[in-house]
Amino acid sequence: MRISSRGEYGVRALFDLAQHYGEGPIPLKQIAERQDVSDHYLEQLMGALRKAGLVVSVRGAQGGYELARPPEAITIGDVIRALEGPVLTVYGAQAETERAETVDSPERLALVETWKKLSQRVNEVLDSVTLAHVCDEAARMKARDDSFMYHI
Amino acid sequence: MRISSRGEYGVRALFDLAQHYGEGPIPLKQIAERQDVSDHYLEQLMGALRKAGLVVSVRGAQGGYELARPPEAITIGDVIRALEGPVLTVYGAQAETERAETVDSPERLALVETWKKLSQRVNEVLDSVTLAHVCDEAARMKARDDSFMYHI
DNA sequence: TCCAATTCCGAGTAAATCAATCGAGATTTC
DNA sequence: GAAATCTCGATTGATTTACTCGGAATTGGA
Repeated sequence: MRISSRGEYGVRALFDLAQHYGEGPIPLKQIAERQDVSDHYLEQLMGALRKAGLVVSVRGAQGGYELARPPEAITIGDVIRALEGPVLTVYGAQAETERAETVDSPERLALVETWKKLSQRVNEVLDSVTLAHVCDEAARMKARDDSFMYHI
Repeated sequence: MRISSRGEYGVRALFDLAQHYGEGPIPLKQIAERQDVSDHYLEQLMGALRKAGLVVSVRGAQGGYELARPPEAITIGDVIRALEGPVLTVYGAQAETERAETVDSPERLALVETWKKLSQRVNEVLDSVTLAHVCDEAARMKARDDSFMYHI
């Protein structure tokens, strides 16, 4: 149950794009540098994010990436699901749904229902935070820093 | 963000023990058979669950495992954390907290805060379901089955 | 007292996944 | 046309996962 580097770097990258939303396409190299991620690796991730419809890309010189939707409309859950697959799937899940015979006893059904419910609620949690929220938080942090500076 | 076999099998095993709570120690072999898990593998998991204080074991003949607390007092989160480590840790988390220099910019702080908050809320979700709840669900499923049988 | 039923423990292993890296190509602006 | 970009697929080393195996220690009962 951990967030892998794909998820973490992806969120960092989209947060970066959120902070530059409206400024036109941002080249990947800039993002990679600011967020301290290998640009070759980030390339892979951006490919997945593009296919998931979270970013749009502009090729060629002066090209780059930008958010496909405003930061208010992209959630952490969107990013995680795009990069790490469905959230809180259980080990045998797809195997079991294929051969429907195994899901029959009330005990198994109860477990399946439990995982389904938990998965839904975890998704709700991850979808309750948008990129815009993270930007707000960063602004708040920055304001705190500044006021601290002022009082010295 | 998936639940590995450790988590899934562990929940199955403890659910099994919950259904036999109060009947004295249940041998691992029975659990493994009922829950369709390799007994050697389950042994490993039970070791971890014992060290986490979720089950107690009785060695020797007529021995086995039982829940250390009533099913109402053990959550899915307890099981997952015992078997898969802390929930929703992010990739670089421990590395970053060690060298405190990296966590400094308002942007990084905002991300750290975001992950912390999300992690806390995911834990709350996982802790909102107890083994007793799963047993209740199973009972409900069983009742539905029975009433279906009756109406044929 | 011995035996059968158990838990306990550590080592080993094949497969999958992860985290990158690399290189060659396609596209666009200047 | 040259430089700046994105695009795509292959490769690789490290780590994790999901087991398996063998044997030691413990206990209840015949």
